[in-house]
Order: sequence, then structure tokens, then C-alpha cells
Amino acid sequence: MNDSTIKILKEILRKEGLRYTKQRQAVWDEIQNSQKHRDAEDIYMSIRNNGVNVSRATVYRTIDVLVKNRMVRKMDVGDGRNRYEPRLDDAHHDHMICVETGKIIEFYNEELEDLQEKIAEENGYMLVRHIHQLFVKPLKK
Amino acid sequence: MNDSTIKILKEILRKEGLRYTKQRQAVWDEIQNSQKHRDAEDIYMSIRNNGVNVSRATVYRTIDVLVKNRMVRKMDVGDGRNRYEPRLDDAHHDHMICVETGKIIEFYNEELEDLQEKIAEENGYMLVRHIHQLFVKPLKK
DNA sequence: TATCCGAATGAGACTCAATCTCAAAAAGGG
DNA sequence: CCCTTTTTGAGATTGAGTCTCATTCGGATA
Repeated sequence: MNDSTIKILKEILRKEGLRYTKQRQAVWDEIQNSQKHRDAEDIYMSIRNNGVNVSRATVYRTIDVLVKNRMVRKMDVGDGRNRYEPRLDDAHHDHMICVETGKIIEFYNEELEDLQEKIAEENGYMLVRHIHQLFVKPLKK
Repeated sequence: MNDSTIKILKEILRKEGLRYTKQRQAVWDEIQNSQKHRDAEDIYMSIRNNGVNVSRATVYRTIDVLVKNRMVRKMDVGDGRNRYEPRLDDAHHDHMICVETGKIIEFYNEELEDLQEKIAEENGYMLVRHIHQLFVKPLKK
């Protein structure tokens, strides 16, 4: 779809010693060119509906590669199905999930990020990554 | 085991319109009188090893009641198995998970708590609950 | 403390996301 | 185009958690 991201994908596959296939391209296209926060089944179905034959196994396997190479972010919303979103050139953010509507809102707060690093360090650790989800409901309803 | 918590358990069951059974008592005892952050299978096996006959179904059903009534906290560590810890008289805290040893460290930071409420409100929401896990590794190794 | 009825239990079936298997198909260097 | 190696896909499998329903039990009542 997008020329520059095809190059990036090929580069990553080469670096990992993996081959470039239309299924892998399709998975990346699907995640990149659509709304965020989709689950694997959703991604799988969309690819098939676009006429590309792919299996669930390949979708999961490809996502793993993309996650490992920071092209995709995997998020555990706590309902048993992981969600995925493109990460390329995407600033870090966390999520707020409305318990009434299921809506997912992104947020980023520098102070919060700094505080987390500080807390880890105070305990003798270095922050590697974090999971942070705020479950919220609308004010004044 | 502990007289005062037996009363609390009975009180909660009564309030929920549920009966007091030795299985429910055993589940609560097991969670209360042991190390934190245990998974359901672990709790289930321990109860059986203590000579109380209980089924997995009952363990899960009882945990749900305890979680609903804030006697137990359920935590999603992101590995597919939820962990449980007693919550009674236990101050709120979040968790830091060492990616090298798997060790779970609890932490609490007032500033962090306030900041989360503030972020939710800035977006027109009210904070209901949150999931916050810091994945860390030891400094200078 | 015996009766009775709705609630609780347990064994195992079931669900569902995710992973694994392995024969067949495809990539891509020579 | 060939050949080796990787990738793919259909379906089996895994594993945490939930559901089913016949049987057992709690506890209110008399």
C-alpha cells in the first residue's frame, strides 16, 4: 500500500532472516491502514475479505514479528483478547477505557512517564515497559 | 482460621444472599493465609491438599464473590493467568514485575494516583479503577 | 431436630483466544 | 528453472475460565 512502509517491512524481515510474503505484507497493511485497537480475529477477517488468503496462524505469527520489531503495539485490555495498533512513528501513549461504552481513548502525560521511571529506580530497577490502563466512566451522566 | 475474618465472610455472603459453606470458607482462608499473587490453579490445589474437597468451578465462583466484595484483588499480569491477593485492610498498591526473575514488587505513590484522576477528569471522565504494571529489570547487572 | 426446598457443589463438557503440527506450497539464491 | 529452506494453512491442541445439571447441602421453619 504505502511504498515507504513496504521498505521498512522488507528491511525488518531481512534483519530477522525471514522471507517477504504477501501474507506478511497483508497483515502489516491491515494493521497500518485501519482504525486502531483491533483484535486478531478482526484483522484476520478483514484480510480474507480483501481477497488475500491467510490463516489465523500466519496472522498471529506475523503480529509477533511486528510487535518484536516495534511496528505494532500489543495491548491487553483485560477482556481476554489482545488488541493491536500501528506503532510506527507513533508517539507513546496509554489508554483509557470507558466501562460504559467500551470506547478507547489515548492519552500521554510526561509527568506520569517520569514518575514511573523514578519509582522503578527508587526500588533498584530500570523501567523496561509498562501497562497502564484507566477504566473510566463519563462525568455527570 | 481467623475469627474476625470468618465474621466478615459470613456478613458478605448474607448481604449477597448466599450461603456459608466450607468450600467458600476454604477459598477465603487459602487466599488470606498465604503468600500473595497466586493463580486459581494454585489456590485450588492447595485447598485440596489441605483435605477440603472443592472443585475448580467453586474456586472461580467464590473468587468472583470475594473480588466483588473487595476482599480479594484480581490482577492481570499479562501472561494469561490472573493472580489473586487478599485485600482486606490492605492499602491500594500497584505492581512492578521483574522481567528477569518474575519477582513481583508492590508500590504505591500518591502523586501517581492523583495524576491518574486528573487525566481522567481532563478528558471528561471519572476514574473507576486502573491497571498499572511496571515491567522492570535490575539496575547495574 | 426432622422436614423441606432453593441454593451450592462437582465432574466433566464446553468456550475461545492463541499456539502447534506437519504436509504442501512458495521464496529466492544460484 | 532448480533446489533447498522457509512459510503457509487446515485443523488439532492447549489452557484458563465458564457452564451444565444431577446430586448434595444449608438453614429457615415448625
